[in-house]
Amino acid sequence: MRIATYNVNGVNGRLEHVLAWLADTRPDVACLQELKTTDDRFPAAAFEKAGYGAVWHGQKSWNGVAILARGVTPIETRRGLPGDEAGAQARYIEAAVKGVLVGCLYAPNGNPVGSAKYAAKEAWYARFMAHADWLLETGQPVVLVGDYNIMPTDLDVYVPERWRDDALFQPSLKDTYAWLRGRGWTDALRAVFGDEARVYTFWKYWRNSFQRDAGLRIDHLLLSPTLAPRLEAAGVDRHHRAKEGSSDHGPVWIELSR
DNA sequence: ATGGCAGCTTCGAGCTGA
Repeated sequence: MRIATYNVNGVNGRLEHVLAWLADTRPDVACLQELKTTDDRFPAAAFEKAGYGAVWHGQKSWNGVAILARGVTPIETRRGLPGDEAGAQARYIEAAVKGVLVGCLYAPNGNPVGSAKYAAKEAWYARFMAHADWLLETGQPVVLVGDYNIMPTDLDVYVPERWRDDALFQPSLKDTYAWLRGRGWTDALRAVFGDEARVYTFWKYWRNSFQRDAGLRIDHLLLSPTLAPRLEAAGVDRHHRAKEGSSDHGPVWIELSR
């Protein structure tokens, strides 16, 4: 069973890219972020035609998250995090799919550090941590998948020194990520690739970042203790990031037994 | 320190992203 995450940077603007990726890699579950569309403009019919049912949580202009499932429609269990204010940005959707509870997230960027946006990012993560803990208590097999907007360690940044002041690389956020791991969540890519390999999921559009492999690892898949033993493989679909006109993120995937 | 690129938006310069 393959579960993938892909920050598409505009689901309508890049629909052909997303459909080509689905046809090429055939994930059982695909979590999408940065839809940049309202609910009524989400291309559900195109995904249906490609063999995927979907649940989605859109928003005008920015943000937006969706969960696709091959051959079935995910059973939505929640949209938004507990404690979100009314009218909050569309950054979380959760659904039961093929025996796994899938949380699809798009964490706030938070730049610049010290701004109201940064405070909102930390507040969002406080709600996310509480919900992640609640999910662990249920004992269900859960995967929390998406664009965390955190580089967890220096290994996850091509030149760490240049990112010290960035909102994606603040000690408190790295602590948050480490805290999640300490609570029992497994970082799937690190579990597969080890603690020395450089694995990136995002490359800026400019300065030939992708060609130089000047990347960041900010898209993550965290597995609950009940799910982690099923982890068999993981990877990044770099050949789709390499395509002309692609998102600045690459699709990231894991393979689970059964 | 800055800028580089790209998508979105009551059509076009400004916001946001990372």
